[in-house]
Amino acid sequence: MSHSQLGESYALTSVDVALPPMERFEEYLQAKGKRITQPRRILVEHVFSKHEHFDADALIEELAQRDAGPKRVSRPTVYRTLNELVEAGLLRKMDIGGRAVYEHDYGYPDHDHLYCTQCGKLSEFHSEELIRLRDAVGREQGFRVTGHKFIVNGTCQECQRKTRRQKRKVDLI
Amino acid sequence: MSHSQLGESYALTSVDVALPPMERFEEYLQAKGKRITQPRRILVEHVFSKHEHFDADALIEELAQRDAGPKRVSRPTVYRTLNELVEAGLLRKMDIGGRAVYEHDYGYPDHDHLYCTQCGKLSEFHSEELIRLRDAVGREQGFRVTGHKFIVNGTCQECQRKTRRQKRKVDLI
DNA sequence: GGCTTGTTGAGACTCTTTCCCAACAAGCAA
DNA sequence: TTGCTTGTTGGGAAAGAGTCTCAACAAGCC
Ligand SMILES: [Zn+2]
Ligand SMILES: [Zn+2]
Ligand SMILES: [Zn+2]
Ligand SMILES: [Zn+2]
Repeated sequence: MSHSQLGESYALTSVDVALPPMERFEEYLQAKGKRITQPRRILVEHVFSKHEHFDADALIEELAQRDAGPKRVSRPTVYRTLNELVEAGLLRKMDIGGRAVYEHDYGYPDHDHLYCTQCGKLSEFHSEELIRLRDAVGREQGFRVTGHKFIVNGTCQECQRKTRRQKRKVDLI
Repeated sequence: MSHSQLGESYALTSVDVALPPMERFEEYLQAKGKRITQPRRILVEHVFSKHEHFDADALIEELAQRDAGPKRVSRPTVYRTLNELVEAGLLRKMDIGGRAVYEHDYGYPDHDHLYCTQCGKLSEFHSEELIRLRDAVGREQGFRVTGHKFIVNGTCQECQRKTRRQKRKVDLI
């Protein structure tokens, strides 16, 4: 009997981690012979101050507003550090409509996304059944699975309401 | 009892279509008040002459080699026509590593992909179970599902062999 | 404090895709 | 067929995302 038959829950369950993100990153930097610099600290603190999906541009923008002066982090450094954070396993990177979007990986539960094509909102869910299915396909094809990207496209509840309202208005005319 | 429990087959089953791709495209063009032009014909014939995953650049290259002279199709026209073919439902577009990849949609069975991160090869599979799962998640979250993108990352059989061979060599040293 | 070496920021550059526009050619009607 | 109207094409410029170059800078270490 599969989990989904029983009504698998798609809610996310939180994950406990031992170290704060910056300390975890410092471990990674040390292991790689890299340095713990001011820009890297600023960026990590900012990124992990809230759970969100964001892109490089938004981050550059936010950091610019936060510290306009000499403490600002440059565009190349933002891109470089984002890559390092992905490499270090602190961030997860995904492509949505040809644009790179990042989110927490370290300390945040595994999940996939529902993408509203009307408003661009991303919502999350987790499914063990999906993992099982993925691994079964890999096994059958002799493919060694290391991960996946799964994005469900459609219309979120809010946008559905909006659309219905629109439609009602039109019907009245 | 779920399909996957019984050992769902992930093979693709072919699809019969009434019209050749170009005629199907002509219907679309007509419906949109667009014209059936030489470049559009050349491009569609070429694209549907073989089943393959391809990107805009490869297509531009191939078309350039095929007709070097005045019959060549320009870069903007390739991009424009690819968009029209997606719009018309003849091609499907996906993003892999931040780059747009196209493949047949019209007359080709629905499927998802295994992506080998070593060699870049794409292999295909189909799973009804995945569709059911996707729709179940949507239902639970009040999300109207219109489609999805599912890419399984990993290492293909061939690259696994190569890696093992490498490893053996190293072990001998 | 001084030295070594990784890092940063400014700006140039790459790559993919789109835009602009004058020349061109489908489609249609005479 | 010819001529007209209007959508289409191709060259080149431009936009958007991300990377590279390199001189000035600052961690880390003595
Ligand atoms: Zn929405
Ligand atoms: Zn997420
Ligand atoms: Zn491979
Ligand atoms: Zn495919």
